[in-house]
Amino acid sequence: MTKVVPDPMSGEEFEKLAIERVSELTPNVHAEAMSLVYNVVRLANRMVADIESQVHSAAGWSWAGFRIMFVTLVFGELEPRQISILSDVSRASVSSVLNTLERDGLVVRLRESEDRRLVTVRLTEQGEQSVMKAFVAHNQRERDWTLALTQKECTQLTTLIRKMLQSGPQANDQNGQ
Amino acid sequence: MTKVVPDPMSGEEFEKLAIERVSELTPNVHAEAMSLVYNVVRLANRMVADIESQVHSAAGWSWAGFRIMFVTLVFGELEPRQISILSDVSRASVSSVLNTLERDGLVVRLRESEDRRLVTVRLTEQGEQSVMKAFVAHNQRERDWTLALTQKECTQLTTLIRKMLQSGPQANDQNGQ
DNA sequence: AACTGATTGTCTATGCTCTAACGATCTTTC
DNA sequence: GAAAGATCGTTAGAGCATAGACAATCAGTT
Repeated sequence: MTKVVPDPMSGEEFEKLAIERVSELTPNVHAEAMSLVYNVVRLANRMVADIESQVHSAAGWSWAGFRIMFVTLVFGELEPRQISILSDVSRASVSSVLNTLERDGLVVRLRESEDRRLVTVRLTEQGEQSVMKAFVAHNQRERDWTLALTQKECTQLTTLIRKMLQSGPQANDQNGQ
Repeated sequence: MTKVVPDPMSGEEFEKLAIERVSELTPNVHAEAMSLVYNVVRLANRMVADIESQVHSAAGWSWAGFRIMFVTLVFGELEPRQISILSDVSRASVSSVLNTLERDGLVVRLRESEDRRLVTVRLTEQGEQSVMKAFVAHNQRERDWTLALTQKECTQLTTLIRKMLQSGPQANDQNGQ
């Protein structure tokens, strides 16, 4: 009665079935586009989940926390709005994550700029030590992921993804890329 | 005093700066791995945010809601645990999203299986109409994204990503892929 | 100086995500 | 049969994400 899902169903099997089924319901399905987006999102989710569980949550923080700590490490110190732009996240989210990081003593918020609206985010001593240590493990895990590919494939993949990022969605684009 | 971020700083500029800076602090940085993971995650975030804002939130729901509706459309009806496996999300998250979808009259939860632990999720009439309509717009937007690439590049990219998904992280892998 | 408009960081409300724990139910073992 | 173990869906609690509204501040015009 109930259609049973083959127990270990791979992503590719699901893709195939989905394209088949959807093609019955609606014409002109862009199968290649569907596969591409599906796989990009799936890979990103897997990578984030993997690195978060293997590296960051073990160290007591999150992917989001690390991302903010990392850009702050790179630039020395930053204002929240810059963090927001650099890590592609809303100002509200930055504010929220900073609450956690500040509570845990990893960053401090200062009001020392001429422009009194601005907040300066700076790593504490502990924060700097932690993020440097975490980066090593993080980067090691990133490398583990790339071992699936040859050096050449790795470069190719990065190049293609950069190309998509630069162009964005190409048609009917009403709010810029 | 404060290091100022060049206002429209591209992802690539940030990558370059980050690699430079991090290489001063720690040896043996895997720059290619860093770039790859960074760009994959960035692209996925952009795609999800774009499609969510252009298609799904306009229709009154979320990416997560659509994903569940879609797999249910493909299979006719499903149990939450199968949805969980197919969409790579925890059972708890599925349960949470189903609450929203059920509240909005898009799906129903039934207890009609022999195994009385199981719940059967089925689309309502309205749900089926909605998800089919949303799929067309969703898939159109997916195609807009692929226009940045040639047909050949698109296939290449999908193939490389599938390869990474199948292999997973290759070393020090303690909990399976 | 006063008005207008834009920007910054934060707060609220809502939703998705996870882990960990729970009762209910099935399965296996004794 | 009864006890032990596994599985299913849900809940609780925490964190991150968004949009939208807000006070404070700055910049420009008049």
